[in-house]
Formats: sequence, C-alpha cells, structure tokens
Amino acid sequence: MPDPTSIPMYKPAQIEPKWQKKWAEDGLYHADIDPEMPKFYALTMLPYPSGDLHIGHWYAMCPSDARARFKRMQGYNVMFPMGFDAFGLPAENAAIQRGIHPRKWTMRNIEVMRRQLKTMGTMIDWRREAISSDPSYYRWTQWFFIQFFNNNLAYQKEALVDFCPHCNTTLAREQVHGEERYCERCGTPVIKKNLVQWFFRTTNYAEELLDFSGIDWPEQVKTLQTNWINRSEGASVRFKTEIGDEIEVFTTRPDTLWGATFMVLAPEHPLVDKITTSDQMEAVITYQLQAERMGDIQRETADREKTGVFTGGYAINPVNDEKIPIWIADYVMMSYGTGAIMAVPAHDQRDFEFARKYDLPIVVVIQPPDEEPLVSEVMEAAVPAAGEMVNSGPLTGTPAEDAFQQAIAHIEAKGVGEYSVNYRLRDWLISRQRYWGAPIPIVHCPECGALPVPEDQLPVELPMDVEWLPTGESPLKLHPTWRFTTCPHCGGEAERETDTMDTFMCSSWYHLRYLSPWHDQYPFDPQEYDYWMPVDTYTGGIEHATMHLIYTRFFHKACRDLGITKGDEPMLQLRNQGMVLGEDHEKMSKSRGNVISPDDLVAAYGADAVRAYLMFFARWELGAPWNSSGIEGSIRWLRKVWFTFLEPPAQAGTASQETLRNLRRKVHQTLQSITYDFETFNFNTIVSGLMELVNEMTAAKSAGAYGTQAWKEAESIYLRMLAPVCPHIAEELWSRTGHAYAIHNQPWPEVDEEAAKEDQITLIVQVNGKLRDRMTVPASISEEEAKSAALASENVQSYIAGVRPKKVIYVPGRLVNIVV
RNA sequence: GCCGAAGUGGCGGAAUUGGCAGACGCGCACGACUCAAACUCGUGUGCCUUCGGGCAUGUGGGUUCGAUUCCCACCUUCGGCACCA
Repeated sequence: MPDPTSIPMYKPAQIEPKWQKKWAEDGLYHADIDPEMPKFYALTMLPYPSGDLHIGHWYAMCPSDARARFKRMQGYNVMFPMGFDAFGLPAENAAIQRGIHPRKWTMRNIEVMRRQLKTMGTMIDWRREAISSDPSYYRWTQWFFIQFFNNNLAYQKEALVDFCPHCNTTLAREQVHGEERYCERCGTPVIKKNLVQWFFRTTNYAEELLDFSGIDWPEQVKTLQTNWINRSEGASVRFKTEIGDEIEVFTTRPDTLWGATFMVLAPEHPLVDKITTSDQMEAVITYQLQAERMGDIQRETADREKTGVFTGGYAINPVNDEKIPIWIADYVMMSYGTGAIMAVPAHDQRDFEFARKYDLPIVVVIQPPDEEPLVSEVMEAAVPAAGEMVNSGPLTGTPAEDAFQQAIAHIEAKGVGEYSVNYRLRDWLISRQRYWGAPIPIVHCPECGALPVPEDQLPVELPMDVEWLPTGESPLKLHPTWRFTTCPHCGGEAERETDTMDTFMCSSWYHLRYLSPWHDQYPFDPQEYDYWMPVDTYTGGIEHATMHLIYTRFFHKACRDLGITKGDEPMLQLRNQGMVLGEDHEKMSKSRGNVISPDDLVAAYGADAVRAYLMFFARWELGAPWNSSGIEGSIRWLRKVWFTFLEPPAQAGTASQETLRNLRRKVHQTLQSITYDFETFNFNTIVSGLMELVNEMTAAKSAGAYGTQAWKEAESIYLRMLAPVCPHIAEELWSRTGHAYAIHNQPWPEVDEEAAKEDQITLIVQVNGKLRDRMTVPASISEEEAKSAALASENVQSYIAGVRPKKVIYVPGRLVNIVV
C-alpha cells in the first residue's frame, strides 16, 4: 500500500468531470469533413427520451463508443453522433395523465438524458444532435412522405388492419408480435379493423431486401428478415367459375394442379357473395359471421379442426376442365396470397383433413416410388411429393422433380396462369391515430381528392393548443381549427389528414439528419452525405431486426431510386448487443425492483469503472445478468493501474535483460490481441487483456523495471490501449506521467513483431493423445530435436516402457504426440 | 411444426486454424496488515483419488494420433415465425 500522503488516491469523481469539460471546450470530438482523412461513420441506435438513461443504454453505447474511439486513434476521421427518437406514445400518455404537453415532457426528458449521456464520457459530437419531434426535423420527414407519395410509393387504401385498443391506433404488421398477436409497444392483443390507411410500398422491394450480399450483418438478423419476407416460388393460376368470374390462386405446387378437386375461399373473399347460390346463402352468411367474431388469434391456431361451408358454386379446373365445388373455410386467410386456394387433398395435409371431413373427392397425382399404387379411398394422410406423376394429363409419367417446371410451361401455354413469386411481407402501414407524431402532409379536398401539402408550406406543424379528451381519438381530430384548410389545387375548402406517421418513419432516416441537422435546404447537406455515408458500423438491439432494420433499408432503397440517396444499403456493418438482466436473472423492470441505475454506479465507482465492467462482464452480443460484486473487480483493477503507473517503487532496482525482454513481449502480444479484439467486437477480452498486462507490469516493477526504457514504452502503449475503454483515467495518467494532452489524439500503437515473438515455447508432449510432459524449449527447435527431446523425457519413457513408437506427430511450436 | 442462437467450475466467461480445457474477473478458503473490521496485499481454488493417477466442455455415437472446436442423432433453454397455400 502506498503512502497516501505522497501518491494521490484515484478519485474518479474529480477526474471525470474535469476531462469531460476540457474535451468539450476544446471540441476534441468534433467530426468535420476532411478530404485528406479516411472517414468512419459509427452509429448507435438512437434512444427514446423516456427520461432516464438505464443500464441498457450504457451497455449499447459504451462499447460502441470505445470502438469508435479505437477507430479514431487508428487514424480515421470518426463521426459518432447522437439524437432522440422523440415522437411517440409515452409523451402523449404523460400528457393525458399529468396534463403536461408532450413537447414539454419530451424536451425535459431530453435534457436529463443529455446530461446523463455526458457522464458516460463518450466522444459524441453534440453539434450533430437531431431530435425527431423538432419541426426542423419532421419538416423533412414530411418531405420524404411527399416524395414517396409523388412517386407512387405511398398510397391510401381501405384494409382490414391491426389496431391496438390500448394505444388507440393502428399498427404495421411488423409491430404485431407473437402468437397472441400483441402490440409491440404495450403488449395488448390487437384487434382487426376495416379502415382507410396510408401505406408505403415496401413490397416493391421485397426481392431486393432479401439480398444481403453487400453488407456485413449478423446471420441471425439476415435470417429473421429473410423469414419475415418469406419468399415462395410457384404459380398464379386463374380458375373460372361456372358463372364466368375469375378466381386467382397462388400455389407453390402447380405440379399438383390435376389433383385440385375443390377450391377454398377465405370467408371474407370479395367473390363469395356472387358465387353463393340462394339455397346456400344462409349457411354461408352464418359461417362468415362466425369467422368474423372469432378473431385472428383463435382463427390462426393451426391445430384447430378445419371447418367450412359449401357455397353452391363451382369452378372449372383449367388443366382438365373438371367441375369442382367452391367452399369457404377459415383456414384460408384473406391476408396471404389471393385469399383463395386450389385444394389438392391427396398431397396437402390441410386439404386432406378438410376433404375427409366433408367427403370431398381425393385424386392422387403423384405416386411415391417403390410402393403399392395409392388408393385415395384408404389413404390416412396426404403424401409428400416424391415419385412419378399420375392422372395428370400430359404430365403423366414425368418424374415429380421435373413436374413443377412442366406444369408452369403448360399453364403459360394455355394462358391460364404463369410463374409467380409470392411474399409474406406486407406494405408498411404508417398511419397512426395519435397526436404526438409527424402529421401526414396531405390535404383532402372533396373536389380534387388527397393532395400533398406544397413543399414550401412544410412543415405541417402540430398545433400546441390541444386538449386531451378521454375519447381515444387523436386531439388533432378534435382541434377546432387546425384541420380546416384550403385545397392547394382548387383553393376550395378542404381538410387536413389528421393521422400522424409511425415513428419508425422518423427513425428510418435519422442517420441522414445527423449529417447536417443545421441544414435547412434539404434533409441533409449533400457534401456531408458524400463524405460520411454510408454508415460504417451500426450497433443496436436485435429486437429491431424485422422493424426498424427492414424499414430503414427499404427507405434507403426507395430514396436511391428517387435520386436522393446513393448506393444500395445505408449501413455496411451491423452488430447487436445483448441485454443486461437483473441480478435475479430476470429482465430489468421497475415492477420487479431489479433495476440497476447507472447514475448510482457512476457516483459509487466512476464512469470508467462502469464502462470497463460493461465491456468485461459478458459477451457483448449475448449480455448477462448484472452482478453487483463483479463491478468491484473493475474498480480494483483501475486502482491497481493508477498505482502501478504513479507510485515509484519502494527501492530502485536494476531489471535483468530477461525481465525487460519479457515485459516488451507481453506488451506487444497484448497490443496484437487487443487490436484484433476491437476489430471483432470482443470487448470482454480487451479488458481481460489489459488486466493481465497490468498484472505482468506489477511483477516487472518489483523486478526493477520501473523507469527503464521498456517500462516507458509499456506505459505509453498501455495508456493508449486503455484510452478507448476508460477515457478519463487514461487521460489523467497520460498527463501525470508527463505526456502531452490529449491521449485521445494519439495514434494507436504499432506492434513490434520482433518484440512480440516468443523465443521459448512450452512443448507439449503427449503419449496416445494424453498430456504426459511439458518442456521449455527454444522456439527455433527443429522437428528432429523436438522429437528426440520428447522421447528422452522420463515421464514419457515410463509410459512407452520400451515399446517402439508406431508414429510420432509433430506440430511446430506446439506439441509432440507419441503413438504406441 | 418450421427457422435461428446458446449449453464449458459455485457465477460471468477464455481458448483467433483440430493441438496444455478453465485465461481474466467475481465468489469462496487460508494467511499478512489491524485492538477489531473493512480496504489492501499474498497463497490456494473443476471433480474424484488408494497421490500412481483417473474423470471432466448438455447427452449418445462417429471421424482423427489428437475434438470445447468437424460430422450424425438427441436433450434443455432462449428468440423468431406459424393453417403461408
């Protein structure tokens, strides 16, 4: 223990605010265009200003900040911006409950969070801050909407949509989660409503969104998006009804067309009324009402027994002209494909169950190989498609694997259908019946229809004088004057659209606003765009895989096609962090009382220790439960670093050449591995490497290394490696050890390969693959020398007991394995 | 049912290409310091052991001189999707 009067104690509460202030005053982290320097755009998902920065924010941001700092030291011109996703429901709920205006509530929260963010000691360039609820921001959100509208990428339609009865608004399909189909924000099960809503044509980009070839994203995210888009290949086939209407179906199995023995429509299918015969009308209407009442959750449970009703109508199978009955059944969904299917009971289990229940014909069209011919009357289940086509007109006799292509060729030649690709991805529903969002810049004129607000009139500002009545309706609808305006085309009386935009619209382009939040001629300054875009590293939670991360890719591609953005992808590299759980291994929540407050931790340990612990305590991409005593390790380590560098040794000694050589080796080996770990997001081993090295340095210090040239080098490299992780203590020690401000402007150290080289290795000696001896040998040992040294080992001799080795395996620099 | 991720000491985790399993840290035990405690420092710490060694990376197989790592089958946990035609 040092004499506390001679060496100052490590007091983060003093050092941290001091350096934060200095860095801010000096504009140390200002990122400005510099054509001479390679750029690096490091982005972390923008937070919602809930009013309190929780440990999850720190977990997302500190390691990202550390990596951005590392890149900066590597010589990149790094931009690391921050902002707030400031529209959204909680602000509005606070207004309803406590009478505070959402703007006031939001801005107050932002102030708190900005202050909290600053205690983290990040390299955020605050000049680039963007707040999505600011009119200077949402003016451009509206501008983007208008570009989409003018180019047929935004449209209005009436549809059966998901509605959250708790949030009182419609939701996009992506924002309805789980089997219980609950609201992404509040967890309430959604209901279906038939409403006129605004959509973006995300489906135009379905195919392109499946292509990840240009980007380095986690496999998991790519898989989630791929499954969400759910592409399937098949054919569109048109069946004619007896009375002449056309029913289009999508099938992935056009090869089984000859086995289609009936058709099934969703109960809501628009043709049902027309097809249904008068004697079936009553049964059909009863069934439709029943399906409507049931709701999607119940209806989409796959293991329910299938039910349905005959419409009385018939269709003609276009390949064999067979007359087949048309049924309705709730196992066919209006929301997928065309809401109608051709049923092939012999080869589809659902259709099979339905056919058996209602005694509908089953025709086998694929005969499995090496089996007795199938007899439809005695089949117990649908059979899979391998074998040879039977009962299939011109396709009879072809192997099943060729039948898909031939069937398509056949229907195309006949003009009754064609090759087709279907996606599960839906167009993005962006209308929200809420106040605190960017108003959709549309005017509805009874004469001219829906027209965009002229761009020079943007933004369509939210009125501030609004009242929240417990009607569940947006206050925009109830405002006495706001909604009334004139038509931009004919000048007549018209009304504003009172729906606002999904806040995912705001977050689809915030990375562009960061480029130049001061710019007022365009969403961004094109010069800034050309320099900084695309985003080089994007970090955030995996929960956005099928929401924000699909929307922002769509947005970028749509804008590219409108000439606004360049390149095919907005974010080149994506990495996800995991979640910090409570000490009870449960998700942190106020109701569970297991929330860890970063403010308390900073007060107790300092930001550097918190940063280090967050990087150290788990694999970043997985996360882990918090451990209150674990963080003690971080503060112990920083105290150790502090005294190792500042406290002169009790007595001066002269280190041996070997001590100094070993010190240098460890320093450069650590530098090598830490550099690699920063590149690959292995944050936990960065910190453990730094811990190991300071342990080694302590030992070298007691061996007399303090003050030597090797020590000075170790000190300089150590502090520079520490700087991205713990920026404050690194700066403080840098200055106290006589280096010039600022450590964060120093270059990342260079590895001395020669110094990192081992000159001695531990040679592992195995007998039959089991460890029997270890020997320290020169790294330059030859194969012959290694083998004979191993064979000469006493331990080894006792195991091989004079038996002649069958084989001796040598792995250079590692081991000798003697097989007997 | 389908798709994906993960399973290593009491705990978080390490092992970059198939080559010393358990780095680093927490916790625990013992010791030093202290009137005492905390802090700090030191030592030890996978399990079993007849002290020779044996057994250990979810389970069972396989490939290999050698497997936490590759292959096959399965189990558990978590996440996503789901009557998707």
